[in-house]
Amino acid sequence: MDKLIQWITLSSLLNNWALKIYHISKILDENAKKLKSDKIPKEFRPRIDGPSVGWKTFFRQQEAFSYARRKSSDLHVFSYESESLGSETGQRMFLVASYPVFWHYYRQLDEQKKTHYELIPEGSVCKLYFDLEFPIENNSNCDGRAMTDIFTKYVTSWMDEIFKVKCSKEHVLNLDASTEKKFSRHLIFQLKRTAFQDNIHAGNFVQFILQKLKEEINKLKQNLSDVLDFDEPSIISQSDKSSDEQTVPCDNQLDPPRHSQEQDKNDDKAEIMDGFTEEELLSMVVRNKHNEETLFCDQGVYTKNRNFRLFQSRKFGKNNPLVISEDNLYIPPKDDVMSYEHLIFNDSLIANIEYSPALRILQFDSECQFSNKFSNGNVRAKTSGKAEDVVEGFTKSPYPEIDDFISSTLKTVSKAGRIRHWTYFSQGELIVYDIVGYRYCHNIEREHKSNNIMLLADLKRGVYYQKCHDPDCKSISYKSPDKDIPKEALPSFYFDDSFDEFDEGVDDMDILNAALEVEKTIDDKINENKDQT
DNA sequence: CAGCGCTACCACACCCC
DNA sequence: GGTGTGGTAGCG
Repeated sequence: MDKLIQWITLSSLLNNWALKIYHISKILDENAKKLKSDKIPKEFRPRIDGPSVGWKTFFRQQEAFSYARRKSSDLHVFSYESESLGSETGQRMFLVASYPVFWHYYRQLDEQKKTHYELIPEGSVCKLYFDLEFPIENNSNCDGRAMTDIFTKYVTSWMDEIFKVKCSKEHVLNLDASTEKKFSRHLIFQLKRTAFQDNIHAGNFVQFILQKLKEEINKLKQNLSDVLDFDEPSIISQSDKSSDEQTVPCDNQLDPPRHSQEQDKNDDKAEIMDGFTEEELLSMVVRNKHNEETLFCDQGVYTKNRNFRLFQSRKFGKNNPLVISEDNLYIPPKDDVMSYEHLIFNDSLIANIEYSPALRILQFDSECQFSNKFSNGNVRAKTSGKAEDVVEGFTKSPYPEIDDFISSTLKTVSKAGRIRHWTYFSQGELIVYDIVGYRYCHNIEREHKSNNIMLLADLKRGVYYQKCHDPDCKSISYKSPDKDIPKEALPSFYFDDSFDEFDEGVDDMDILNAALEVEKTIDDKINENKDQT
């Protein structure tokens, strides 16, 4: 028996091998065509247990993602700016490859051709990262390097405070893309077995700690001198309007009303701020290119599917490649096969998280209408783990046939939606699908403009129906009429039916409550994005 | 044939004083 | 003038 298994394994490996050889010759052909007279890149030598060798380009991001999803889980989407005839700016293209294959070809490109970006996928776990920048012209007295150190210390203080994650400058890969005109750095935190749930959560954390910093700085400025012009727009001013009742009001001249929770938070803040001198805190304020005061940490890099420039890449037509900063202290663990540059490249990838059963997933929900349900105001620091009978994920659910059927209902002539996330309640045999790219709502009989819909598959009754995240539909708990799920997609089609009676005792309210819980969770996520408006 | 996901800003409608 | 909405230029 063992031998048989060995034989099967071996023969499938050989099959794989043959396929890969075929792919390589195709890739070489394509590359030869593409490069014309240019040098032919060295081929990527696959190993039997090696990564996917594919390398495929697309005009559209969605096509790249669906190719990557379809083919293999070790494929990732990158983007780059390629020269296009008579255009100042490069044509944006998307490219799918595994990390090793990407690096193998990327490293061989001419310096000027490295204009590549990592796509930080929506919903994927990721590292904590920062984009720090200011125009030198308007900030001649600023010492960017010292500011970066202070900022790093500020972030690590909050990481300890909120998540009890201890880290320091030695854990931060520090990349530099500065020019004479502009100070520009990327910080990428290298935390062992720790990642943020996705870059939206990371962004919420950043938004929170920067808000605290702005409040402190505004307070300092007032104490320092009331002589300074009051008309100066306060750097606090961009806080969101939707959470006025929850957060400190924008008006920094008034003490906010304090509940006990708020008091706690302010105490946390005080302890953190005590670790810094006034000069240090104020040093993180710069003037932007319009000469307005702002923090030197860019808050705009935490959006869905964000493009983040790669190690050694430059902006199209510019001469500012991202290199290791002179004062970087992060050293990757030694490796016998990979070069130092390869190790840095791997560590510089925001979404390159090594999977581990002990991976700690950090979450930070933005302040919104549901913030009260968290014990510590809005802060939730927890490790992954859900109730036993709830399973969720981003790729295939335990019922791929249902997934496929649901997906098939999301197509119109002009567009095709997809499942972004599913949550399965084993007890209720209910799957909640979170849909993107298709927003048709039965209640209003057209698509919603900005709110996504969800589809719920009730496996016990063999039907599915639609609900949505729109506040109006939600307020009436709108639920579309049931529609049948085809028998061949249902699990009972594969097993013997007639064990339905078993679960007769399950309370429908439980299922309903569970589903509502999921809707809430999803809404939190949606509100995180909305709140920033 | 060919980027994406925002936000700040504007114009406009409607309402209320 | 205050407030909500819908469209869009332009930024990262």
